[in-house]
Amino acid sequence: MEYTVHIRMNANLYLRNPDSSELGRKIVRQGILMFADIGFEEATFKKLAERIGTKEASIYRYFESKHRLLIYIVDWYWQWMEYQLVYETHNLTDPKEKLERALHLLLHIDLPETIRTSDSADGIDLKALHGIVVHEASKAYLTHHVTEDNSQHLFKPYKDLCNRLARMIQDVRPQYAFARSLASTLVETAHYQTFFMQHLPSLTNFEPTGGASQLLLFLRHLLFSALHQPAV
Amino acid sequence: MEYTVHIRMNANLYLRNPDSSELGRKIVRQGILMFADIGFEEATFKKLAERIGTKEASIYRYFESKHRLLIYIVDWYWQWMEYQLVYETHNLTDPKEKLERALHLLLHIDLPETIRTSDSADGIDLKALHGIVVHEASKAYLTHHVTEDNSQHLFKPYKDLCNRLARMIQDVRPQYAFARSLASTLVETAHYQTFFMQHLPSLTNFEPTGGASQLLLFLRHLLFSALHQPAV
DNA sequence: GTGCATTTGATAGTTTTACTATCATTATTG
DNA sequence: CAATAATGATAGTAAAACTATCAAATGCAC
Repeated sequence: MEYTVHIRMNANLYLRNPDSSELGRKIVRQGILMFADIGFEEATFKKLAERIGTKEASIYRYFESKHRLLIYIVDWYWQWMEYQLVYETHNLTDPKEKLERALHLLLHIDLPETIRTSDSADGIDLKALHGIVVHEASKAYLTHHVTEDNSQHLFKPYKDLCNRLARMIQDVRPQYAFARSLASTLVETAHYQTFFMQHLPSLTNFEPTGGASQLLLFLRHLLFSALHQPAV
Repeated sequence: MEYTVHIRMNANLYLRNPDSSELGRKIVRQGILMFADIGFEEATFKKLAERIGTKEASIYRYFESKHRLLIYIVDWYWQWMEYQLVYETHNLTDPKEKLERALHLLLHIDLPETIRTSDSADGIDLKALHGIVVHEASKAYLTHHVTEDNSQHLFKPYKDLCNRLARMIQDVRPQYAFARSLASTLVETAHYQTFFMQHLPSLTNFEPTGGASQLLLFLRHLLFSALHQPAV
C-alpha cells in the first residue's frame, strides 16, 4: 500500500499556490532551509532566490512577504503535527495515553513501540522545520497586525492543534477549568524550553544536548500534576 | 522619608549611558511609548527622533540599534521586577506565600493588603512597559545572535529573576527536580497567556479583558499542583 | 504542430530602513 | 573663560522590501 498525505493550506497565505509548481515547492522547501540556517531576521527573498537559482520578483509572485512565508511554513508544521497526533492516537482508548503520545510528538521523541516517523514529508526537512518552530514560530503572531492576520484564519492550524490537545485534557479530567490554557502552555513550553536548553541553559534543568527526554519528564509531570490535583 | 531606587544597567547595552542626560532618558521613556504604540517591527529610530524632537543620528549615539534599545528596556523591566519581588517578599517566612506574591507581581495584580504599586518609576510608564514585555520581550533573545548577546550578559536580569523564583520553588519543595524550568515557564506563561487572552482568546480559558485574575488561578494551580505532586 | 495563455527571467526602479560621517553650534565643567 | 563634550543639521551609503515591465520560455488546447 502506498499513499501520501497532502496538506492543504489556507489560500490567504499566498498569492499563487506554491504547491502548484516546482518553483513554488522549491520556495517553501528552500525557505525552510534558509530560515533554519540564518534565522528569520537575516533571511531575505533575494538570498532565497539565489539559493533556488531564480529571481526575487519570482518569489514575490508566490508570497507577498517574508512574514507570510513564515506563517505558511509554521502552519504547514502545525497541520502536519495535528495529522500525526490524530494518526498516532486514533486507536487508543485511554485519554492519558493519548496525551502521552502528544508530548512525544511535540518533542519529536519517538515512542519505543512506534516506527520512526520519517524525516521528510513532501520533500520538507522536518528537522529543520522543527528548529524553525522552536526559534521563529512565535514571530508569526507576535506582531502589531495579529488581529488582521487572525481574521484571515492564518492561525487556525495552531488553534486546531491546541484545541485537539485541550479536548484530550478535558477527556482525562472533565472538571478541569483550564484545558485550553494548559494545552497552549504545553505547546509553547515544549518549544521555548527547547530554545532555552540550547541557548540559555541556566533557565532550565536540562542538558544543552539530548535534554529532550528530561524536558519530557518535566512536561509530563506538569501536565499530570495539574490533572490529578483537585480542581480549583 | 524619601528615596528613589535607581536601576543600574549593563554598559554593554548602550554606546552612551542614556541615564546620563535628558536626551538619553527621553530616548528610553519615549522608546517605551513608541514600542507600545506601534510595535517593535514598525518602530524606527527616525520615528522616535520625531517624537522626541531630535535627530536620528543623536539616538544612534546612545544605542547602536533598535534591538539593543529593546533589550535595554526589557532588562530594565526585569530588574525592576526583581527589585519588587525582593521588596515584597523579604519579610515573609512562608515560601509559598513568597511564590503567591511573585505570581501577583508577574501579572501586575495588586494584593489587597498592599499599597498600589506606582504606575511609574523614573518617569517610565510601567503599564506601557508591561505591554512591551508581553508583546515583544521574547524578540530580545529569539535571534540568531543570542549566544553573542548572552556572552555580553544581556539576559542576566531575566536569568536573575528566574533564578530567584527557582530558589523560592526549591524552598517549597527541595526535592523537586525542575525548579529552573518551572520558574521560566511561569514567567513565560504569564506573558504569552496574557497575549493570547488579548489577541487569540480561543487559546485560553480567560476573558479577553480582565482575565488576569483567571490567569492567576491557572498559574497558581499549575505551580502548586506540580509542587504537591510526588516528585518524579 | 500551431496558437494562446500562463509562468518565469531579466532588468529596472522606488521607498524605507539602518546605519555612518562631518562639521557647526550649544551646553557643561574645570 | 577656555576646553571639552553633547547635540543639531545635513548628507550620504548599502541593503531590504517591495512594484513594474516586457521578453522568453513553457504548457496545453485543439
